[in-house]
Amino acid sequence: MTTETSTTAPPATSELLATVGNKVRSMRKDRGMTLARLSEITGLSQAIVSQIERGMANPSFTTLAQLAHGLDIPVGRFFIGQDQSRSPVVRRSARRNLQNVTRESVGEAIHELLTPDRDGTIEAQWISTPPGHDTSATPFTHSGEEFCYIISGRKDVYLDGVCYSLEEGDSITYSSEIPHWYKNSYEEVCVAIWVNAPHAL
Amino acid sequence: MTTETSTTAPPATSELLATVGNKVRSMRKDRGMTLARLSEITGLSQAIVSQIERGMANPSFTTLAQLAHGLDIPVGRFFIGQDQSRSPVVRRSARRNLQNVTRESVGEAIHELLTPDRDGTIEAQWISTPPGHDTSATPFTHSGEEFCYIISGRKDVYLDGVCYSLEEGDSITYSSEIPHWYKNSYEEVCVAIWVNAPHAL
DNA sequence: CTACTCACATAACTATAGTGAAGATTTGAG
DNA sequence: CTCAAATCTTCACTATAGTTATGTGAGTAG
Repeated sequence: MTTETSTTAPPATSELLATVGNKVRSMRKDRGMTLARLSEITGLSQAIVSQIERGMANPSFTTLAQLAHGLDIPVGRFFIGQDQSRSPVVRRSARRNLQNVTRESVGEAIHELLTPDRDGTIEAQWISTPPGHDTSATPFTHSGEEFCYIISGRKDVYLDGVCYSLEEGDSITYSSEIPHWYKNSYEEVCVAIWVNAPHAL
Repeated sequence: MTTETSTTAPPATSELLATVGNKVRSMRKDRGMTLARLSEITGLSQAIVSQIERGMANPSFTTLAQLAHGLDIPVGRFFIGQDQSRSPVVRRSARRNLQNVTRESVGEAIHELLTPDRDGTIEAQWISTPPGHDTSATPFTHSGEEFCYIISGRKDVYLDGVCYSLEEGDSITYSSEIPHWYKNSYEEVCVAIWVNAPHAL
């Protein structure tokens, strides 16, 4: 086989269409609207609304936006409860680069997200730090708990000013509320895994 | 004019398409993917992905689902930041009925949502309570702060067992953490506005 | 029972989303 | 600079989303 396979099976589209349709219909009924009324305020035809509600049409982006508008809900509401099936794995080839997200002081370091892009849950990064790299100018302080494991190279992690020199295979765990920064004061690139668990709501 | 107007202007679809396209492209780039790779794992053609990214096509529901799958994000991610423009008003004719959401002890009472269907923010309900209606069997206790205003009729609100008899025009405010219930021990239907402000995250 | 209304479904048509292949652009090595 | 490989866009076609108009079936009045 020549093609690399996808991370998981593709979504079963027909079922998705049915569930979205059911949502539209129940929301419309909740609001005491008829097909005619909803089509009037959305600018869509009764026919297509009826078909969508019964899972017999595949609404376009703009149609979804118009329906959401008519029902006064965020468009994303149509999609809740159907992404739990998303893969827990992030392939190396599909890691998200966080370069633009992180602070400028991070400089040449490469940050890649290791956790699926969910909101509010645990988050892991793959971090490659070049020799001399130093984040002491902008110590991090936020909520949650952190863990770091060194894959290769060495790195000095500072918690509240106290230095912990880590080598390959070492790890460190601490509260994110402690001001923390790190520095690669060695000759080789340091590659580490960094995990942050934000506190639950 | 014969038709009742919509609550707000319909969304400007062309702009939405552009913003969604930009999101797809930046997410793909973040992951270091080419059009060919994304089309491969989504099962879509390069052509349509290119067109969508440039805002020149109106992707269908299933196409959006496939793209989200390929990027390993929830589909709703495509829509964040574009629903702030939603109307703050909920027309009487478009109120959402919460009947099925509330507890069975609520019985014949009618609950209708008065706030736009956002998550996690303040929420208001219109509540119609028939004579004799009583929720004391299942007192409510949750987080946040509550406020209730009586539009017509009378109602007895109990906070931690203490009775407050409210009449038309009266209002009451309390912490939702206090176990609370209410009873319409009068002859007429009571109509009230109830507001709950969940504590911010 | 018949005529009328309201809510929804179906049918025939047309506009466009999506495909596959070929063309244009960019990138990088020598 | 030139050539080649990789990446992206354009083109001609087909499958289908969405429209207008008509049909069905349940209720209600006369």
